[in-house]
Amino acid sequence: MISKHTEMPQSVISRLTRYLAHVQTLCAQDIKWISSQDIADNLGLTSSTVRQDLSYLDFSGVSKRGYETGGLEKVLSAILGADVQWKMVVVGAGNLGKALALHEEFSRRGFNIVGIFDADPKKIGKKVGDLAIMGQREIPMVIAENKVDIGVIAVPSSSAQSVADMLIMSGIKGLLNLALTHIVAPKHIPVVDSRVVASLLELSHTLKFGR
Amino acid sequence: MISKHTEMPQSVISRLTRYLAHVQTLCAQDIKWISSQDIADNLGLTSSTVRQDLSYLDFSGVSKRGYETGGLEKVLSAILGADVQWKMVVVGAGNLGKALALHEEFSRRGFNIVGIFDADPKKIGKKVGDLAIMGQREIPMVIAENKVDIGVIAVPSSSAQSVADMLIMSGIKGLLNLALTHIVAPKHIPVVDSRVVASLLELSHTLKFGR
DNA sequence: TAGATTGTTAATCGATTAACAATC
DNA sequence: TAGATTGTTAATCGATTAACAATC
Repeated sequence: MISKHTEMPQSVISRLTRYLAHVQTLCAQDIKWISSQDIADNLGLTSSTVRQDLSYLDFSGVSKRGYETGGLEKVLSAILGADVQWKMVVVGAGNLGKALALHEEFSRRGFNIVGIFDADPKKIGKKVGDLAIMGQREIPMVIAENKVDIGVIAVPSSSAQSVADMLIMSGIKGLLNLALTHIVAPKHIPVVDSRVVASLLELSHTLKFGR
Repeated sequence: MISKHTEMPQSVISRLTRYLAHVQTLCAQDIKWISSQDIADNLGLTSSTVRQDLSYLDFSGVSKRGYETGGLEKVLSAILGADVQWKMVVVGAGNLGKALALHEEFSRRGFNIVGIFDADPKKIGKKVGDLAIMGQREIPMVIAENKVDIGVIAVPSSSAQSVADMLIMSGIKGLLNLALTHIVAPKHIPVVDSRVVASLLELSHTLKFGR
């Protein structure tokens, strides 16, 4: 019961992010109660799955009424760490890296970018929003001084692993990999892959062969 | 045997995209043969899973040698539709939309952006690379005239569904959703979610509670 | 109260892994 | 040949779904 969180299957965690997005929409619309069936319908799941998932939370629904949206939002935020402010650096100041650094959504959700780096000397000193692009030499210093949590890898595949290694050696706690290549990291450093291109390939398969 | 493709579980399709990325790297390095064990080690899987997955393909390995990388690349590309040129439009010319339109990776992989749209009249006519930003009114015309396959939704959550509806009515075949909100579409229109923010939340959970 | 909805157990379903004969 | 690696079957494992008593 205490901290079942660690035992949650990845599939459940993944769905919790969707419940959070949905329940935040409901809260914004001043809808106070939601049933597992409503959530299921909205996200294309079964009510059974929703109830099973929500049973991992320290939060109970109410017979005949469902789940109170405000409370549900709070516990989902807590379990997903959405109530924490994280510090991120972005390595690679190409179009993708710059977009990320400028994308309001991240800081709005507590993912605060405190540095952006590029290997190209010509880019160093140029501004991306409020941040000046720094050389990759400075990565260890910036990470240590700011206690940065998350490193975002927005460099070409060919240098993704070496950038990851540098971030890991500098004491990063987790990585978001936007490159298409697989990154090897020690077990205690979680790596999540963005997989936009992979998603497009999955879409492409469906379009080509149907479903 | 003929077209087992349609029956592949989603989990298999998802891994095939990773095999493709890996085998392309190997081909670029002039490595001619790869065993299921090598692939498994590189991607953090078991050799059993890899062989099982590859058995869906019309392609055989060779005892004692493994899989020929060139041939494997070809069949993986074919099954993922990576050998097809697709036409895409991007709706939303914010930082994310612009980055996508400019990101070389997409066109290099056959996902060609033929139009970018925004609701803000002040942005209309401005250039993003070679493309001039168009008003959302023009979406149906551009999709019909260019036979556009894929629509990319890069607008705020609040307008994501209405943009999706417009794209669907205009005859789009599939959607890539970069907004965090769930999109409802008819069964024959596949929607894939990019889930970058969701990935960060999953990372955030792991950082907060460990694993 | 009657009816709706939860929480949870048990059953089902599907995906992963182990094992091993076939093969080069 | 001996040894390595595939392809495939069967066993295991885990996740989803169904069912239903408890409850408000």
